[in-house]
Amino acid sequence: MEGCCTIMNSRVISLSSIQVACETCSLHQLCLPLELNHSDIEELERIIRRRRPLQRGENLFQAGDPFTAIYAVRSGSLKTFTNTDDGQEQVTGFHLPSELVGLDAITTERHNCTARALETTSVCDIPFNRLQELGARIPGLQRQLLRIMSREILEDQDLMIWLGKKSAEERLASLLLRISKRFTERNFSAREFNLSMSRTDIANYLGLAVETVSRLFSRFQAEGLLSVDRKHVVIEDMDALQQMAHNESSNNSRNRA
Amino acid sequence: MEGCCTIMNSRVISLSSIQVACETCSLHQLCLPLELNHSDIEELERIIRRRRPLQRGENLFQAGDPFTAIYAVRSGSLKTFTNTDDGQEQVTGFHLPSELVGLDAITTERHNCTARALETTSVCDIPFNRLQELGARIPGLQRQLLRIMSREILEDQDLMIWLGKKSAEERLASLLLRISKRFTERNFSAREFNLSMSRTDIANYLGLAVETVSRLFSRFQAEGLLSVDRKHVVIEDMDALQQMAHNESSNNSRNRA
DNA sequence: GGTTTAAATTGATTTAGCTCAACTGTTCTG
DNA sequence: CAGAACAGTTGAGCTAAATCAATTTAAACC
Repeated sequence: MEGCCTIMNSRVISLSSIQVACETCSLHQLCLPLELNHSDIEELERIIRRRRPLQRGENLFQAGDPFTAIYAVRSGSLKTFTNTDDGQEQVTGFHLPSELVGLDAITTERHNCTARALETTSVCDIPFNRLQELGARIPGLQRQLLRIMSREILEDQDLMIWLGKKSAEERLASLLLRISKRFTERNFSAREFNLSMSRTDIANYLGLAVETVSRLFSRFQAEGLLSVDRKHVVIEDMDALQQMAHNESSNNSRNRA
Repeated sequence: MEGCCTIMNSRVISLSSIQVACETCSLHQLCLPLELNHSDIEELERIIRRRRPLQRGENLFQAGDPFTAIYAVRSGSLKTFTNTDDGQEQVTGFHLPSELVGLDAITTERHNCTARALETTSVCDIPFNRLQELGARIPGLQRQLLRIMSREILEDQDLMIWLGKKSAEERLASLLLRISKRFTERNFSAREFNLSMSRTDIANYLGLAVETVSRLFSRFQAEGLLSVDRKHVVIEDMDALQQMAHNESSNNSRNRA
């Protein structure tokens, strides 16, 4: 994972090699779908700031911090969470390599959640004002940013449906599949991965009790869907897991009509 | 409500009068926070298309339709919903005057949900490609669009917390307060309003059974929080309703820690 | 390397809210 | 205007998942 991001490391490379490199770059979401020419990519590269990796438990930003940049995860992972009125932590998302963090702060110009590293995690800073300047000159870039945000809205709405309506087993199965899918997009194994987040975080995120999540992991393993060893998960029966997620008997999920 | 949108009706007006008019215009979300000069506002005005009002039950767009425009509700209201795998309707939002609809379609260039009028409803079409052109020339406009989308992400995430974690009574109390707040922003009564959506839609949206919603309305009325007569709702005890929404004993909501 | 602390698991019990069912009021339709 | 179809309400019982409690396992720290 380290040094994966070619556009940040070398200056003079051919466009085709950039695009291959970008496949594994944390910014491919932003730049790959564009037809950026060499100098555009150089410009984009120039505004990006690197920083030393975050240690587990370290915050990338905290709720209330002024918004200055959006962040692309290069390696490792983060959770974002807000604090509810009564001081409880509320996990709003997990962020894996290549994903952008901090988009929700554009409106308020302050971060509304805290982003904390779940393991040693390396991110790129993309200063927002400079990205805006660049966006004014590269028309496709601004549009791409809108597109990414639109996708985020869409995904959040999907998730809302899950959280509002689905049973505990559907929620966990669905989360595992979504994580698997996100790893796949990064060319990692779809079947086997490490969950960097704790059971408590998972439970919190899914709106379940820790005990329920723990029991589900045990049950999924007993039923041969998974092999679980602490954080390490192997999906043994992808089809069955998928069936569990899109539970046919989700007639039995809350409310018909 | 009809003809409220001065920027769409008259051409030659002073900036100050525009800003007053925009207070009650369905597009104020988009243009008010900007320092648009006269000609900018005229340009924005020029791209907006009006259409005949939608009748109750009529669709503004359907899931799968190509994305061409975003829409601003001028009067009336809409619900948006998707169809889940098993054909169930899933309400993803209610849209009141001044709110924008269709932002989630930018990514896919197709609408991902259906928008249906809950009553006679009038909207403005804002063709997206023309808005983009305009955005390229008016820097603040593009940024404002990003800001609106960012806010939508934020609100959806807030909602996720509610749906994932909150009890039935907290959900309904919260919905009523949010609707009240949205009416207030439009200078309507915060205490008294008509719910244009059915109990079934509310239940669906909140991830509850219709029976539960109905029982809650009865209970809230019995407890003196509300006066309910079919669709007509009067909030009798705003404080108590607020307390119910941010339930102090939401320690008892799913999962501690 | 042993002790402390936190995370995860498992079991027993309770409960919020769903389901099923019966009934009432309302709004469409011929 | 009647009757059908639908939307809403209310009651009784059931079930999925929360809570409480106890134990096991793993990580953190001196």
